Amino acid sequence: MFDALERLNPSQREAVEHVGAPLLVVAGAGSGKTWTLACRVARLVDRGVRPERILLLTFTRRAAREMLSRAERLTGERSVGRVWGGTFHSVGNRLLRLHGRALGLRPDFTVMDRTDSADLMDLIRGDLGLGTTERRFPRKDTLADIYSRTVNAGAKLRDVLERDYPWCADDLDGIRQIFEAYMARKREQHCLDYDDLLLHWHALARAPGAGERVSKMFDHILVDEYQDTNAVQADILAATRPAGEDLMVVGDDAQAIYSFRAATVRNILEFSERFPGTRIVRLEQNYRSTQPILHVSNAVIALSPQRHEKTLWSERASDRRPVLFTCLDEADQSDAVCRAVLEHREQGTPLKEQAVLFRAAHHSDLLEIELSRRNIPFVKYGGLKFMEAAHVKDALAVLRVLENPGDEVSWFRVLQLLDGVGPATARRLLAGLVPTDDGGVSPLTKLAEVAVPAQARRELDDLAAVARECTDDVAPAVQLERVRRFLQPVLVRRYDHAETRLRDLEQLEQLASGYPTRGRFLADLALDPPNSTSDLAGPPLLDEDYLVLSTIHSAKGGEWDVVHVIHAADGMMPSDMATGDEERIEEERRLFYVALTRARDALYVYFPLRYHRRNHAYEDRYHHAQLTRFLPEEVRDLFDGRATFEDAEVIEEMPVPAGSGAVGGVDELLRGLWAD
DNA sequence: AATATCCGTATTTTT
DNA sequence: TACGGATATT
Repeated sequence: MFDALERLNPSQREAVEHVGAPLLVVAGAGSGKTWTLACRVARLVDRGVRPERILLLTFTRRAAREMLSRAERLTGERSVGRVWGGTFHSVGNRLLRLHGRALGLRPDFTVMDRTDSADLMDLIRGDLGLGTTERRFPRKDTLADIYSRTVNAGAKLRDVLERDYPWCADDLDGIRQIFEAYMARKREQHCLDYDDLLLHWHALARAPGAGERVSKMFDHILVDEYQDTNAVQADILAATRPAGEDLMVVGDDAQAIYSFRAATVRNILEFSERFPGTRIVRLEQNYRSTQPILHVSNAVIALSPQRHEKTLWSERASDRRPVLFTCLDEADQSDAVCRAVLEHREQGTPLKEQAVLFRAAHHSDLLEIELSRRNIPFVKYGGLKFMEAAHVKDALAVLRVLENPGDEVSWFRVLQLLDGVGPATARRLLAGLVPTDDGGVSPLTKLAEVAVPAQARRELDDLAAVARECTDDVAPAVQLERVRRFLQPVLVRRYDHAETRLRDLEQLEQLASGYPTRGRFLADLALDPPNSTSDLAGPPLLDEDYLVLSTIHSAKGGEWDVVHVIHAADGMMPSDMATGDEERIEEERRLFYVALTRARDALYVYFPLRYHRRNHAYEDRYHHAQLTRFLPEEVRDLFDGRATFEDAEVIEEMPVPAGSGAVGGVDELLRGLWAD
């Protein structure tokens, strides 16, 4: 512990030792923020603060685990594991199960994920008869987006529609109706969506009596990645610690990349106004990257019109400049990445210490094929569609109906698994099954009497058997195994690749085997879904060396010796979904900045000159790409330029600039020969 | 009237 | 590839 404190720089030490007044730590990328937080937790425990009275709010559960295990190593105390650590959502979940009764919540409420919310809205839209006419009405995903944004920003629906969804503004009344019904149904069915976890936590914190009890549970509150919190999250903190005493937040406005989730950088900018007497500490020394990498990163963020008054510096000199790699096309880019990765491995950097980063999950598709072809193992973070897959949702829907028979969305899904039952029949059955209050007979026992098309009878009886066998005392993994047997014929009938899908369900059983109860398993799965291919693969893979592939969003907080940023082309980075709006472009710029600052020793940025158009498969059409606008000439000069091809090839491939008869500068060359 | 099936299209980022 | 919309089939 002493050693660790000695090694901190003065600002870090201040952040670790400070107690009392609210503390805002503005921590640049790579400035030892995670380490500082871990030291602070360790120091608090060292001083005699009981671990279970420390609340550590992080952006992912992984981040919390990481910090706590570091703190544990510092103090040598296993008790550090008792710290309340996790995301706002997971902590909200735990607190509400303990104290939610004060708000009229049952402790066994169901947590709905994003798609569940959208599905419930869709169900309601059908019931209300909205969107059935020719007039187009926002789709379920749009409805869920609008709802979430409105709630998280604490804004008026009318304003949100006008500003962010102008094409839906005409449907204000219908949307309002759906939202009203959505709230009521969730309440009846004991379901909470992601936003509810925050809203109810906020309500709990403000409730007379219960609010004080919750507030008194914690002596110290530490919040990481504060730039990516939203208005409700800031309100929760303010309600729990009105004067901000022993409240510490850490963040970096230059790394704010979650405004699409209604996060607002105002939280960090206005922290000291909200909590008078705030002590501000800045961490600007970067311990991660070499100076040439920082030159590039600083230059990129300096072009932002918003002021990020911070310049990172490092003592790590190096003569290895970042490399800007120009490639012919995507295939060429994949090839270049593979070669660079293997080259670094030859020189002693294991695959695990290298990462490939990209804007959108599918940007790595081609590379993944190439990596498999060359037998280079990799793990991909972000964009995992496992929970989205129809068969996984089917299996979970069955479990959820067992857990909470009032769960309408899950019933709707389960009933449609039966042969000959579509949306209409399912809707009709729903009316008879779902209890409006807790008075009646459990719908599970009614299953046997329900009238269904003849061909559905067998499967329905089997479902009733599942319900009888999967009592609460049966382990979740065993229940899942029973559900898989029920689903087997269903999957074969309904989907292609039933084999693969059934194997996915076996993976799900693996996941479930770590949980004591079905409820815990389901809530955890909704709050902390498997995020990488390694979360699903068994332990053997973890021993091996593997390359890391990650979306930039999922790479937040990570660092690697060698970082490869691919698709540095306009349209990919910034995404063309984000162009047109200044604010969103700036967020893309910060995203690019986050990617660059992940690198310790070597940084490669790849730019394919042209992209093949996938839509027209009949023709080998391609279009020429532009280098990302975030690398104008003055920034490019800080890179070493490299290309995967000889100049002559490019001259052949490149289109002749419009209006110019000269080719490849030959005229200039010749003229130079006979000019004096 | 309800379900099955086909076709076209659009596909960011995540608690 | 998965979803939504429209048409075909039971």
